[in-house]
Amino acid sequence: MMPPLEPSFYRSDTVSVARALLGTLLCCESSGGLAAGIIVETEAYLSRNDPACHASRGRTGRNAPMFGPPGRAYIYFIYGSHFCFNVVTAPAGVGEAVLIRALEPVAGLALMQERRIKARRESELTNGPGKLCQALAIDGTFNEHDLRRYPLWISAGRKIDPAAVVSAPRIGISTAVDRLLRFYLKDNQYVSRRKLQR
DNA sequence: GGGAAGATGTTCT
DNA sequence: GAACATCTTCCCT
Repeated sequence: MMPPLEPSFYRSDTVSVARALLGTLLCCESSGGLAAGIIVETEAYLSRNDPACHASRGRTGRNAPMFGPPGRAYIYFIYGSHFCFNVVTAPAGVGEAVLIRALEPVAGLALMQERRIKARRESELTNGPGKLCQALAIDGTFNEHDLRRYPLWISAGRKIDPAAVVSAPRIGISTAVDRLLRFYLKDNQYVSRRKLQR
């Protein structure tokens, strides 16, 4: 078993971290057992010149974890139904994070299917930010959780060829729509919104 | 297979 | 009261 990633991994610039997270392994263990997947899609949210970022207008009750130490979780509830899981990046106080948008399932697939009752195919278990939270049972109780620590952690996974990383506009936002801050593994079938790809 | 729209509740103005 | 880093269903082709 690989050791968890250290805070130094998350502390550097957020775009680099968003790329470097591709291929790493996100794990969550609960009473039901272990569920884990390789991260195949991320988005960077920046503190400067990025109005789509929750931290762009300063610190609020919700976004406070973004200003905390790197390597912790920032989790929020959206559209009345879903959680989104982010990793806090950059030095404490900056206010940046990386949204985890999709995983390739590698462990606990039966458990994921139980939780994702509406998934009709394996590729629908974790191909979206709300879906992967449901599949891994990630919710608001993990907000600010240290991602070095059981039961929710990230470790090194698969080696990724930088040429296989695609950058593209982010999904579901209404401002800064032209910035190429979404990153995903080319041709990976677990990436969300594949119909928007070439 | 794809576009449109509703569900749902928390946060911020 | 509006907006929202989404998911699902419904209906069309």
